[in-house]
Amino acid sequence: MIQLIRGFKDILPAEAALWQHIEETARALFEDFGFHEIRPPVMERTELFKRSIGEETDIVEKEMYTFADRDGDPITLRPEATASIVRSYIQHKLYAVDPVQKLYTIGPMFRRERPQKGRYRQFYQINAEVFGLESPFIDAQLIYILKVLFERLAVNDIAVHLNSLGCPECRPGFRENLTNYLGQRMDHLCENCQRRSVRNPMRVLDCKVPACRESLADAPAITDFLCPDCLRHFETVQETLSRQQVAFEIDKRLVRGLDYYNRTTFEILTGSLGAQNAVEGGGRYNGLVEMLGGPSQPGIGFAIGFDRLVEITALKAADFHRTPVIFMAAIGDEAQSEAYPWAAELSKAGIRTEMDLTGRNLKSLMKRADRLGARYVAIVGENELSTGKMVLRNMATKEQHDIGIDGIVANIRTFLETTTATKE
RNA sequence: GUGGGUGUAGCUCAGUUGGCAGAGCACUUGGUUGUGGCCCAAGUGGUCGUGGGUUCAAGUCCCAUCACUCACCCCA
Repeated sequence: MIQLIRGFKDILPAEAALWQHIEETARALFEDFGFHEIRPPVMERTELFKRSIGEETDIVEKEMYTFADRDGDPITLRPEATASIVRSYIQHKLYAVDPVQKLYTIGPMFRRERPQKGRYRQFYQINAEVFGLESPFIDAQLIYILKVLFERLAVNDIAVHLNSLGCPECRPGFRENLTNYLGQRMDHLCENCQRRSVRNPMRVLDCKVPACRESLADAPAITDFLCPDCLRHFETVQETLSRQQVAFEIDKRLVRGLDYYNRTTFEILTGSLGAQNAVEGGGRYNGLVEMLGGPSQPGIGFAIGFDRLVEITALKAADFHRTPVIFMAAIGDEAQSEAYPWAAELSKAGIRTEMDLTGRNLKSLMKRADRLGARYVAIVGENELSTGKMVLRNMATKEQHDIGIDGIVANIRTFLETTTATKE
């Protein structure tokens, strides 16, 4: 038996129906807000991720699936989607047609981390990216979309965390202040934070070690250092969210793991996923398009962890399992032969039909129809073939009706329409 | 990369001081002519994760290894 690769998994039919529903819900919502789908490839030149995500990040340093292509070019399975979408925006000059692009994509990402609850090496994300808009309203709108999506998917126990990371104007001042502050308390920090204090001081803020959190309780907040433009932007985002009744909390410890973020940053946290409590993360990345060789256009986006979403939705996979409307129970070789095309025609006509082709007795067929949850069983045997009428049994009420075999699709459709009409 | 926990039938799990591999569910068949669910009966199904070792004898004890899982790190 060949095992599947560690951290990878199959999404089996029982669960796939729920995945489809979530995907369809997200697509419909995005389209209603004027977003359009883009589907970048899952592999890119390694250079793209090094430049966008940052060479010094854990993702690039030790988590990417990178290997040499046959011709020796280093290529990488995408660890996230934003870089590819930005590349596509630049490469196809989408900005020339319209600098404002509202895009979404749904698909697999790859990171070679140690698997645990809510974290896999191939995992799925729902991504949304907006280019060309500086307005704080679009920041608020992305969060509003998330709120609506999570409502529609019956996701409870979540909290929207919001912060601003400032911009190249105001962040250096904060960084300096924070570095000084950390320098004074180096002895109270955990080993990791001591290392981070030098390399990436902002990450110290979201350390989970209780002792660190305690000794950093009065750490400087970036929001006290924002330049007038960043402050006004941040305040407008908050005001807009409040006007739209979106609950959120300012989280001055909220920072991003990827280098390209600035200004608005947000995360949706859940209480039901153990340590992997982030079900969504996003924010603004105004310098990224230019950094990757494109025009100076702002950007903002988010990524939802699909696998985590599936785990926390109150929706049940079983409710999305589709059951047959008609189960074709044909008894004997002759009836099987006659009924097979009928079943196919019914399916083609959009009436969900299942037929047992193993040639068993009626009792077994009935049992199987019951297990599949069929609404009606169409019984065809010698009697029916000779009279030209099949028996249609309602599995819930046990009522049986004769249906003419001649013009069967139309007959069944008429029958279904009249019976459901009388019920309503 | 580092720790802890768990590996026995398709699923959930028992398995005593080491002594014939088990249950429930599921599946197949039957309970008299062509009618499902409930009930009853029988049956199919196992390299006890894998490889060594100890022993007359190992699911059980020892060593190694792999997988799963939770957590650290990091992140969605």
